[in-house]
Amino acid sequence: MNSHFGYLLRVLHWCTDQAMTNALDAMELTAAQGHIMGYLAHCPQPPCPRDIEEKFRLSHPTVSGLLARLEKKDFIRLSPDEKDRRCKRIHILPKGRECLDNMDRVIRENERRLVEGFTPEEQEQFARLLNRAIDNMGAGPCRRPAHKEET
Amino acid sequence: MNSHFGYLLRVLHWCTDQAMTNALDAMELTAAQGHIMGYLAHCPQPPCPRDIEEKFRLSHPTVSGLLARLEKKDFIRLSPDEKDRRCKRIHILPKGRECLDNMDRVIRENERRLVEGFTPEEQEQFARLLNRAIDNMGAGPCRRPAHKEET
DNA sequence: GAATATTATGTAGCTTGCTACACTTTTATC
DNA sequence: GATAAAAGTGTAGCAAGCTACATAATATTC
Repeated sequence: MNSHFGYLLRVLHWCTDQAMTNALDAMELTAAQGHIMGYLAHCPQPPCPRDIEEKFRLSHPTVSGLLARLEKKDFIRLSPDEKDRRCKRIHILPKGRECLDNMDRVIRENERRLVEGFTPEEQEQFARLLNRAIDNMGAGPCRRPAHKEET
Repeated sequence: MNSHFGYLLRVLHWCTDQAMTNALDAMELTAAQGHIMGYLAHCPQPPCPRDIEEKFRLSHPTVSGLLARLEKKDFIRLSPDEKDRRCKRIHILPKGRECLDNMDRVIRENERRLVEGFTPEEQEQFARLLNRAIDNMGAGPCRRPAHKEET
């Protein structure tokens, strides 16, 4: 019995996503939007869309769409960077800031529930195995080829 | 460090999906379509869409869409069941059958790669932890409340 | 057997993911 | 300084996931 990890991951990812969706429903956020808000909350400086792409390994059109919907709902505001007018800075608006504590609570609660009944050692082992599996499967859409030539 | 399993799962699921997408590209299949073809191959009888919903915990409109695209590409054919005309039976067409060996190979290769470097014990542990996490998070869209009353 | 409930599927409309292509602004090169 | 390359976004169009509502066929109940 060793050939169904893809299946288990599919199902588990789906479960966690659903749980987040349900928990965030009350504050008009989807799971994906919630994860982004959580990330924004912990950024010292207003990041730009490119940072989100890297953090979550999403393509830039995906990030565009998510941010556009968050902006439309007044959770954030995008404004061009002064120094580099290619970049946009993502600012949290009051409505966004209001929900952050709640967000964090929801995320923590879901993390707790996921590994409920796991010993601390099992939790560490789980994280280790997940990280090794991620390394095995290699990177993502992550462009950023910027390796100079290596003949 | 114990609060990022949702994130790890998101990324890992994404990685496995990408790997499948790339590997299946040559045979005009997406990852989701490939998983369905793999399932069909191992069904003793032609299943109906409902069975796919349960197996992969997908909603029925999602399955509808997947099957419609597979049918349009002549991998499968849907025909109404004789006995119960609500149900449709999913038959594999020659074009679909051709790619099955290849499909299985691709899926096995990806499973192998995912747990590359894992000892057999680690593989078992990984599967056990994933299953426990799934149990913790509870079921899916899975309707099927059809438990009679249990007062 | 007629009325009702259940089951399997279809359709509309949304979010989230992708690739491919285009545009603008910097940066690097000559 | 002009030209070319690189970087950050935008847009179009598709796949795949969802919910909510509708429809057709079967099962149940009276």
